[in-house]
This record gives sequence, C-alpha cells and structure tokens, in this order.
Amino acid sequence: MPPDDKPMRADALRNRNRILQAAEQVFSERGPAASTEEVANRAGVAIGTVFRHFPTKADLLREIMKGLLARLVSDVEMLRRDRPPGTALFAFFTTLVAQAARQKTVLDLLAEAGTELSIPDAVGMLERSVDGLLTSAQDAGTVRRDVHLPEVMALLGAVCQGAVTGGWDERLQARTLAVVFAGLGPAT
Amino acid sequence: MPPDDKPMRADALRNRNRILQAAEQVFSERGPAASTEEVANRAGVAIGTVFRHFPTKADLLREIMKGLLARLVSDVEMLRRDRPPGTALFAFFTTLVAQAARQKTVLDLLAEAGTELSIPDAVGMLERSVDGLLTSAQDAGTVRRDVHLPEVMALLGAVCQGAVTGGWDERLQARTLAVVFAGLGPAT
Amino acid sequence: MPPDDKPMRADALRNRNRILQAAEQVFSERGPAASTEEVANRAGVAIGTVFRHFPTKADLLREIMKGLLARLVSDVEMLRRDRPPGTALFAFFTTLVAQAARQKTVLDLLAEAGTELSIPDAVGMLERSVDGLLTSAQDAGTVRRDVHLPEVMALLGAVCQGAVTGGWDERLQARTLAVVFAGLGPAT
Amino acid sequence: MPPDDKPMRADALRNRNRILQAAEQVFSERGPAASTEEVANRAGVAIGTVFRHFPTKADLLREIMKGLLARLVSDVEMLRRDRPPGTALFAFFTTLVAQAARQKTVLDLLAEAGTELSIPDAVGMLERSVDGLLTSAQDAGTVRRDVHLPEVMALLGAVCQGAVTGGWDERLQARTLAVVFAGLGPAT
DNA sequence: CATGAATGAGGCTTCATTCAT
DNA sequence: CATGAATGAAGCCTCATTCAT
Repeated sequence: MPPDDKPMRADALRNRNRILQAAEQVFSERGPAASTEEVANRAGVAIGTVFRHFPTKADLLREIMKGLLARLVSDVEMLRRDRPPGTALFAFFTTLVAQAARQKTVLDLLAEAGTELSIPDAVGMLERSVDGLLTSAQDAGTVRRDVHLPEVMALLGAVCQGAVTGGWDERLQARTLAVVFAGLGPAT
Repeated sequence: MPPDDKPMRADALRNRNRILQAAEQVFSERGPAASTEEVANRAGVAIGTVFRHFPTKADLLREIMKGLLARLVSDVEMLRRDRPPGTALFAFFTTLVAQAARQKTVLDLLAEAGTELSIPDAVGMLERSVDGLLTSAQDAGTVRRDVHLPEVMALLGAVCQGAVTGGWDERLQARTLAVVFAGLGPAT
Repeated sequence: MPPDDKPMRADALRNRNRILQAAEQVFSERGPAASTEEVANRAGVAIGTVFRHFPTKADLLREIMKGLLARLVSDVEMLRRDRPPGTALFAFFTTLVAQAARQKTVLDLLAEAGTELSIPDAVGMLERSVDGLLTSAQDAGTVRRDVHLPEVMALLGAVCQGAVTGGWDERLQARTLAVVFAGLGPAT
Repeated sequence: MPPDDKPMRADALRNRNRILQAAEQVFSERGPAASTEEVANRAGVAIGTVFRHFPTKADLLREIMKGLLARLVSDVEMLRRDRPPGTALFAFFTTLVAQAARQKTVLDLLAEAGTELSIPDAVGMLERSVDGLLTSAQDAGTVRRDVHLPEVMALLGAVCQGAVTGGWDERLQARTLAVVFAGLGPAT
C-alpha cells in the first residue's frame, strides 16, 4: 500500500518491496526485536534506504502488519468464493494455523507493540470479513447460532498464537482444530 | 529451586527471592525486553547482586519460568483435591485464562526466548499433572475419550496466549472457553 | 557571484538564487546545523540541485556569507551618501544591530565554521568601507582620533553577536549602543 | 556541583570531574556540536561512563555551563575583595575578555542551545554579582549613574562573544575595552 | 557477599554526498 | 540540467555484563 501521490520510481518501488519482504522474514524469525540493520542486509540495501522508506522502525512494523492483514482479508474472500458456505470458516481456521509461521509476525506485533502501533482499519476489515464467514456458516447450519464474532476472533488469535509459539506439527494442528470445530458445531 | 550445594546464607536467599519476585513483576509489565537494572531497582538490590544470583539474564528468565510452572503444577494438584474429577480440567482452563495476566511472562518467554531457554523438566511435570486431570475427566465422562493430552496442552497454551495478547475481558473469556469446553465434551 | 565561465542558463540561475535565499532563511532560523535537505525543500528544488550548484555544504555557507557581507558593504555606501558624515558610522552600528536577526547567519557561520570557511576578500571589502565611515566621522569630529579601525570592527562584531545571542529588545539595543557611542565620541 | 545525596565513590567522582574537564576543552575547541564520544576519549573513559554521569548530552552541557557561571561569580566576588570599588567592574570586563577562549563554551551554549538548556539560577546569580560591581563603581564615581545593569550585561556578553569569535589579540582587547570603558565612564 | 561504577557492543536515526534515472 | 533514491559514516543513547571498592 505505498502512498503514491507521485507514481514512485521503479527502482524505489522494487526496494520498498524487497525491504518489506526482508522485514517480514526477519521479524518472523527473530521477533520484533530484530535489528533494522539485519532487515537492510537481508534486503540487500543500505540502512539509510530502509529509513528513507520507513522513517521509523515502528512505521516498518506497522506496514508489515497492514500487508499481512490485507492478505488475510483476501484469503477470506477467496474462501467465500471457492468453498461451500458451511465449511469456509473451518477452512479459514485451518489455513491460518497452517500458515502460522508467517502469521507469527502479526501476533507478535499485536502483542509487543500493543498501544504504539495502531492499525484499527486493517483489523476492522478482517473482522468484517470473518463475520461474513461466520454468518454463512450459521446459515448453513454448521455453526451454532449462539456463537458470536468476538469469540471466533479470539479463538482464531489464540489458536494461531498457540500454533506459532507451541510449534504444533500437522497432526497436532488437526487434532486441536478438531476440538475447536466440535465446539463451534451444532449442539447435538 | 536454588542450587544448594552449600546451604546459602539467609540474607542471600532473601535477596534471591526478592529478585525473583521483582523480575516476575517487571517482565509481566514490560515484557522480557525490560532491563535487568529495573529488576534490581524493584528488588531493592544493586545490579551486581542480580548477576551474582543469575549469571545471565536468560538464567533469570529461566528461573522465573520454572517457578511459574511449578505454581501451575500445584494449582492442578489443588484442583484435583478440591473439585469433582469431571470439572477439574475445565476449572484449570478457567483459572489459567483468568490469571493470564500473570502468565504473560510464561508465554512471552516461551515465545521470545524460544530455543535459548530450555526447561523440559518443569514443562514435563506440568504435562503429567494435566494428564491426570484429563484422564479423570474422561473417566467421569465429561471429556471425550478420543481427546489426547497434546491437544489439551495446545489449547491451554493457545487460549492463554490469546487471552493475554488479545486482552479478553471476563465475558469474552467465558464465551471462548464455552466453545472449547463444548468441543472437549462428549459428542452428545 | 556565480562563477560564470559559461554564461549559465536562465533557469539554472534562478534556481541558484532560490537556493541562496532559502539557505539564508533556513540557516538564520535553525543555525548552520540545519540540513541541506531542508534548504532544498524551502527552495522548491531537489537535493541534487543544491549540490550541483554548491558541491559542499561549506560552499553554500560561504556563498551566503559573501552575499551578506556584500549587502553590508552596500549598506555602508548608502549611508555615506545619505547621511551627514558625523553620524553615518553610528547609523551603521544601529542598522546592524537592528538587523541582527538577519545577520545571525554571518556571525554563527564565522563562529561555527571558523577555520574552514574563508572569505577574506569579502571581509576586506567591508573593512575598507567601514574605514571610510570612521575617517569621515573623525573628520567631522564625532569620533575620537585615537580610535582605530580594528576596535571599531571588533565592537561591531561584538555588539552584533551580543544582540543576536542575547536577544536584545529595542530598548536594550539603544541603551547599549549609547554606551558604545559615548565611548567612541570626543573625550570631553 | 554533584548532587550528593549519597557521598559518591572516590573513583566515580574523579571520573565525573575528568569528564567535565574534557568536555569543557572539547566543546571550547569544537563547539557544542562536538561528539560525546570525543569527550569520552579525552577523559579516558568509555562512552557509557559519560552517559552514566550525564544521561543526556544536554545534561552535560548544562552542567558545564553551571560550572563556568559559578566560576564567574566567584571571580566577581574575588575582585570585589581585592580591587578598589571604582575599578572592579572594569577589571571584570578585562578578565572576562582575556579568558574568552574558555568562556566560549558559555556563550556558544547560550546561543546554540537557547531554549533547550535552561539554567536561570546560575545566570541570575551572576547578574546579581555584576550588579554589585556596577553599584560600587557608580558610588565610586567611575561609572555614570544612568548606566543600568541590562546594558552592562549586554556589553559583557557582546564583548566576550566578539573576543571569542573574532579572535582578538591582546592589543585589540585593550583598545576595544578602552572604548567601552570610556563609554561607561562619567560624561566629563 | 553486596554495591554500583565502568565497559563497550549494538540499536535507532540523521544527514552530507553520490549516482542512476 | 534536474530529480530524488541510495549510500554509509557518525551521533546519541541503552543495556547486559564485568570488576574494583
């Protein structure tokens, strides 16, 4: 989401993206405490270039989060198109946990930065998307009607965090999600 | 668990405990990035004393974790004594989430330090305790037989992380746990 | 004083002047530590353009000084034309102090850059001009004969510096100059 | 003026003083833009030690100023004791200009830092001291009664600045001060 | 043993200057 | 010529750790 009042030069844009990718990697691996210098190295640019594009480390973190959240929103949209409404929400849980390593950044940042970083818009969009999934699932009868968005978001976050920090393997992911899905499903 | 080859003088032991308490507070509030100096201040000792007791910041963190995990183990034992076997596991989930703020340290540390810190013993003990809870619940018929320890631990961790980093209020804690409990319960 | 071996295109010259004006403003307000980038912004040109015209920040500073000194010289000439010879020197003092804010740049630069910047020609010209003022005043009998140019220049500089860094208001300017003028005047 | 709630260890105090001296030198020579690192080198301590004693560069500058101003105040007091009241003020002017190189720091800081640094107490004390000198001189009849403190302070500052940034030699100092003294003296 | 001063590597950020577009 | 992105040295400051008192 580069703010392009003026189109932005080709090379600058390429660097911007390289930096964003490098940052995503680095912060995923080392947590948000990783140094900006390392991001620069991994991106193959000088440290000054990172700061030209993102005047502050927090700006860089914020931008990564925006990107990740945007990607999640589009994942949701894709699922709504390609899956039967009754399973799309479950599929989203599964995807999310499977990608957890990538999502680590999102969660860590939400945790670490907390008050400082603020990207309510992006978060709000994701919530609206997931709400769509939930409603569809309830209409299809695969999720109980007394389940509401907040706990779904909470479970999404929890399970994702858990997967990341706990290092769940595939089998464990499946078994854990099975419990959650059973909990969401119709009462009988 | 002071390494007591030589008994350790009374005042030294008192300092050790003060430091541990202070550290728990400080790291809970500020995250593991908080400075050792602040721990020393809060404990009312000089920085050198902290490093005499815990040669490395990581050692200090590790020791806190051990303490927290030990406390969890004793929580579990207490629940086994005081609660009907069918609900003890659920009670433990509830307790854990409610105390999440305190547990923040545990999780953060697990996340942050990851590979560096390693405290398999303490974790193992907690796992054995929880396994007891699980088996009892299954015997009592309040938890499905095809639920196994790994996913229970996973859910415990996930839900705890979620509660902390998501800042769930009491209502949200209850609703989220309701889903999980439904998922653990008998299939109808 | 653009170095015009080749005449220089009209737009280039306009940029040169814009940069010079901007630089004068910026350095007056923020001191010589202000960034070249800000000069470029204020001038409405790109940073590269500033460095094309002035290969070094020091070059830019030097050029500003030359300009300011040249302006002072022409102020002196004007006073010699428009004022009675007995008061022109005093008038120059007064003008200078009143404009001190503008002159801040000159002085700061002299102070800050010291050895690095060197602009003997321009300073020499100003000295010759002021010498004219001094001689006239002495001929008119308003300044003592045993006062020489060096101390006049020194007082000029001192009073100007003082006015700038001390933030003298009008009343204080007047009272201070009154002392200096009394000191310069005939003995009885 | 170390704030000695607790007496302060001998070595710490020695370092503190070494740093202060080094800083005075460095900032005199290179201006307030000189690097803290250089101060550390000159003082023969590590950079961290400088920051332990003065948490901020501004704190260091402020402390130097306090010290210099305090020394000036004591200079004044000494003059009042050792000199006839009619000449003490003039002697102070002379001393000040002669030491200008040392005082450079004071003035530069006053100029450069302006709003940021604030040490009103120390400045106020100096003003009160100089006021004493002025009154004495007026009582002794060596300074006109219609001269007031503000312009004396202004001239002091101006002449000092001038001496520093202008690099006046002894002869020039004398001639310039002669003019000022004549201006302060009785109207004939 | 406790104290707290000293160390110095490392992090974030700024800015003069260079160079591809 | 102008543009503005890239560079990288350098500055300020923090903090884990060591060591003299």
